[in-house]
Amino acid sequence: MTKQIRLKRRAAFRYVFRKGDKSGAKDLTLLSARSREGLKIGLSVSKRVGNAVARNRVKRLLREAIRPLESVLNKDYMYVIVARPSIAELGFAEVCEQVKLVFTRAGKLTC
RNA sequence: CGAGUCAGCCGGACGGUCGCAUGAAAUAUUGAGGAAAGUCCGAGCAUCACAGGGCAAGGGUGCCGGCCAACUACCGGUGAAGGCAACUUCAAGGACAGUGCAACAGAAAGAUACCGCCCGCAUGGGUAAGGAUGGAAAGGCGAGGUAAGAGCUCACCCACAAUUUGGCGACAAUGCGUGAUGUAAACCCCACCCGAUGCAAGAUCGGGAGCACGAAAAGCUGCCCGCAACGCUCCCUAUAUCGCUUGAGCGCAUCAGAAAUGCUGCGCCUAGAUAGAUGACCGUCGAACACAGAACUCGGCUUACAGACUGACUCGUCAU
RNA sequence: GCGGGUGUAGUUCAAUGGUAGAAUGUCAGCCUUCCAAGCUGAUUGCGUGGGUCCGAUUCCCAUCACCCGCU
Repeated sequence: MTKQIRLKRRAAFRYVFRKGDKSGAKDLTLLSARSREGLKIGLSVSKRVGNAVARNRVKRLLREAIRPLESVLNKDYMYVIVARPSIAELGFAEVCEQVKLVFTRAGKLTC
């Protein structure tokens, strides 16, 4: 996940939360909305997930899980992945599985 | 062998592939902690136009000496409390400067007399031994003494304490003498210290508004004094650049010191992100699984913590 | 990151260092053919750990949880 494709602005997050389409899995939710600037991905991990160490770990696992999917995602959308508290107990393989599942359900994989 | 006290130290290591930050770039370099945490203290730094003084209010500290940039921290000592001991803990000045409080109980809570005892016996006077309450009751206990009693006198003890001696000092020893409680983490008194706000400070760049030639406004807790210039003040967007990492820095050694700490020499450069960087997979080691993630930077304090290691000391039991 | 505040009954709030109280809730009884209302009684406690004090919800220190502001 390079800097160019990260979603940064608070306003952009607000837009996605308000307008985006939701699709869920057991431990995370995907929101997607049309983007004018190409592919953008943001992560949202609230304090309910755990302390700073746990939250950082969740964000790293999500980034690592998204990395191989970047080339096959639909480039016209902005995405926000919201983590639920239960995700903190999962390992890397399970996170990967859920991320793939949630993008498939949303129909945003191009191949 | 058992039970315990104190101190120190570590906080996975090595290798491979992919990925992230730094960087002009590279097959290169570096890349979270002992607590980065809590934000409880102390500083640097910055702004409040500049440099100050006095009074008030508010807050903090409070045995002594040392150490430090500074501190309420740290080191050593004194005293008190706890423990058989090693050792641990302590906001530890002042209660004849003043004011207050001491519920209930009890006659009475620093002021006296309910029951009682004695003289007298209508009134009155002298007492505080005994009684009951309470956390605390007029220093304790015994003897002498007396009308009954009383430190009234005496022996022993308790508290305060003149003087002398020792110590830089807190204080310790001595003990002429004295005998009206506790509470200052109640108000307070005394001594010393403290301007406010925090890097979201603030600077540069960009945009806008107001006042204006000698006055007003404003100028960072209140009051008084004092001080100045011509441009000043305010707002907004935004985080683009700076602040942003070489620092009261770290490691080793010598020396001084009882220690905290300091001097000198040599070596080292050791995160700097800005939606916020350390991860994934695999192999080896017996196992690595704790608490936990830098956000301007340091010195402390407090709290959390799997497991591993080292040293010193105390008590008990057994054997020699 | 910086600053500020609050913790008391199941709930909402009081209380000068001296037995923690009110409303409401819950339970039991009375009343009623039954329910509601009413009446009587009971029930449930100071976030946690230390210290000062004869005695602490109150004073002091530490800690935990929650809330608010700046962005």
